Amino acid sequence: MNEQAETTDEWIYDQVFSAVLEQRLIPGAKLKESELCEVFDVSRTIIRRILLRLSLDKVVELRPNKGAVIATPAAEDVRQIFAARRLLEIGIIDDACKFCAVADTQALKDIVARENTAIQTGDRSGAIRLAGEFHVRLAGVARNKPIQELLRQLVAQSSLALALYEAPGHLLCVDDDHIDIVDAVTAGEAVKCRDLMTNHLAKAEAEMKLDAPPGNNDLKSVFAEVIEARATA
Amino acid sequence: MNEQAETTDEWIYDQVFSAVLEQRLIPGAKLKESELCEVFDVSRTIIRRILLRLSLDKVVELRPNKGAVIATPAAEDVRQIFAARRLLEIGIIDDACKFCAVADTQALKDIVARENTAIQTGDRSGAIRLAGEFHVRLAGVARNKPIQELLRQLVAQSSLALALYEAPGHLLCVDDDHIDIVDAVTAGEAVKCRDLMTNHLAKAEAEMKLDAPPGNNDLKSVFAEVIEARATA
DNA sequence: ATTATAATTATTGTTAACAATTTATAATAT
DNA sequence: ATATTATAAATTGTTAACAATAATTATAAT
Repeated sequence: MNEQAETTDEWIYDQVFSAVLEQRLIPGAKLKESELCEVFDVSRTIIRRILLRLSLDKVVELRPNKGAVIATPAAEDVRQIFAARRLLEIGIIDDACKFCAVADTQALKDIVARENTAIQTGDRSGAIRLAGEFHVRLAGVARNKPIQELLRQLVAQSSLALALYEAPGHLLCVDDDHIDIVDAVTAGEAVKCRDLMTNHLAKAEAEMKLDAPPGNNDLKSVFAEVIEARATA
Repeated sequence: MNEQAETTDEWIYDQVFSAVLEQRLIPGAKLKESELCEVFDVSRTIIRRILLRLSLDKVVELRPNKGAVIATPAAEDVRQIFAARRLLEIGIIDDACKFCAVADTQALKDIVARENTAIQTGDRSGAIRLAGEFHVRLAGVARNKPIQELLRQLVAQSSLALALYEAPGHLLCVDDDHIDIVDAVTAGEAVKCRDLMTNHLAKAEAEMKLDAPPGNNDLKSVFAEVIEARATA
């Protein structure tokens, strides 16, 4: 591929963005400017520029005078995120089937292969990131940059949503959804592919409980049950 | 409405963004930092932050060490912009019909009314801006922020596309497309509404000649025909 | 006269100091 | 002891000086 010399800005941005995708940075995590400066050995100007970009991606929240934190999407936000993903990811399938070249199929299969390796290795971070990468790369097959860019943001936001609302005790389970989708796209079977994607996204959203619980690392809600039990005893 | 005290940043951003929507700033226009500083009476930090935001909207191009200019979308970009708009604007219609409240209908009708006034007054800038506002506000009815935000960007980019590729001699013509769409959405007639929108967007894209001509304020292409005629004479 | 080169000016990019705000700590009073 | 206020430290926001790059003008050579 085009060994494009990445700028410092881009590299640092990618590092933080990847950390979000891999859930090494979870909602609510503080992003202190001075710390980021030390970690990446750059001035505050650079860091502030990157934090602004991440905030426009809705991956970081910029609280005036109070610093940046990893965003905590509300339940309603998550519903909209998934509704948007359905619209985009199902909507691009016709074009994806139309344009899918051998290089595309190869790239997608490579991602799925690495994803499965990660799952079998117990590399949760890698698995999450590669699953997201798959969806973004698939959108790339449809040759529409604005759509792909929005999906890139939505996938990152989905990682945050997962960290907040994923049903407890849910482990990484290998499934063939991604492989099946690659095959359908390669074969140009748009109808089948849309069905697969619809099911796949529904499954992902179903794994989350978007009802009452607002956050999970909030102490009040974490201990709410025990306190209540003790009070009524 | 919520008389939300707008920050300085937001205000300046809106001013530049509006100028693009109204084609008072056209593709290629230089945005010199020092000039913007004088105009808005703020420091360069503020201006640079706003230019970064506009560049992420793909409305401004940031050329390293060479300053910012209003973006010049290529023909292929414009195709993707319109493809994305079709996907989004048709895709949200079901939800728009589902959620459309009286306040929504009212807001939409108000925009259309002002748009027609602008057309009859010969206020081209206003007409273009309000047409765009209509599409963004309609997306708002579907209650999906990520989609609406992308559409906001795409509408601004469409203004640039129009400035570059609009068929010459094309004047503002009143048509009832927008009114019809409001009525269909209000009545909850999703199928009809999708047809109307499909036609409306097709019409808009058809008004542009996305073939050979790359730009229009490029001297070479401007004088290409006369030079050629003289050479063969 | 025209091109090439060098010096100058203007513009963008970065750094570091300063100001304003918030958070943490210490002192005081109830 | 607990709550409240005052003080100090830390953090964010802004400004202005400095450095690096690009554009312009002036000079010299063909």
